[in-house]
Amino acid sequence: MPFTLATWNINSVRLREALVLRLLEEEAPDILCLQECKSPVEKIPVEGFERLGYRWRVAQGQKDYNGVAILSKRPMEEAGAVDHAALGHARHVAGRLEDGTVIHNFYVPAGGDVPNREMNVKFGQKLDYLRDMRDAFHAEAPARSILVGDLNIAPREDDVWSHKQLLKVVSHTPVEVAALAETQDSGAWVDITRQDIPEGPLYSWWSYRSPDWDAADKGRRLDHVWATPDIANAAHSSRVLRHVRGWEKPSDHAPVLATFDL
DNA sequence: ATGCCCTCGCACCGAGGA
Repeated sequence: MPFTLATWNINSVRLREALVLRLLEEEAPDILCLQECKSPVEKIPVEGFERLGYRWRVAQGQKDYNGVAILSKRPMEEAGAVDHAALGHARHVAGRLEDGTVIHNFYVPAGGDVPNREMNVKFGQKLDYLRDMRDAFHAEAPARSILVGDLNIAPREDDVWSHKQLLKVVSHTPVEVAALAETQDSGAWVDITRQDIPEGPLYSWWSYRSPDWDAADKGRRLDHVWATPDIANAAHSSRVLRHVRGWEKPSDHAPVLATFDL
């Protein structure tokens, strides 16, 4: 049975519960992966989600930062949660559907301001996190798997508003792009969004600091949908819901969707 | 770095986001 999956960095699931409900009502994805829930698991407001049919849920959380959750209309069991780079952060959770499809939901560290690990501990943590992701997929090749989330890297030149101006800006530096490529290669992950939308600028995040984000359009594609080669050809209809960035009191990220005929 | 916003908590600033 085909299913549609969405990934969205929500920037506080408690503050934006109403926006999550609106997305679930308007788009009705079968599965919604959230990042930056900024909530302990027990404080995630789940009643409304369950009322809309999202009866299954896996999540990892902590008090103030990070936090990831997967809401599903289909039966789903937890398939692990790893703390890459031993940061003690809730940045990953995985779920398994009844047909065996595994869904990884990741929130990769942002990496701070200075793209140099000698000068900026957070940048080193970001690279270490990607290294551990790479090693995990190298140790056990993923199959029938989907990986989504806020990977905090815009890899392609047309994934940012200005390649030249962002070369030294964390999220688009060559060292990060290379690290992400190694992680992607280690699992033979296919970039589903770019498989479906191969040409042209495509962004999923616009800074809160830009007064007119829509007109300025200084965005970056930080949010990704990947799949293993055995199911990549089942994916289609990828979309970035740019208009959601314009909702009242929005997240700074837009949802990214894909449909899988599995 | 284009501009200076948004969220959280032992809160009314500081840290983290990207």
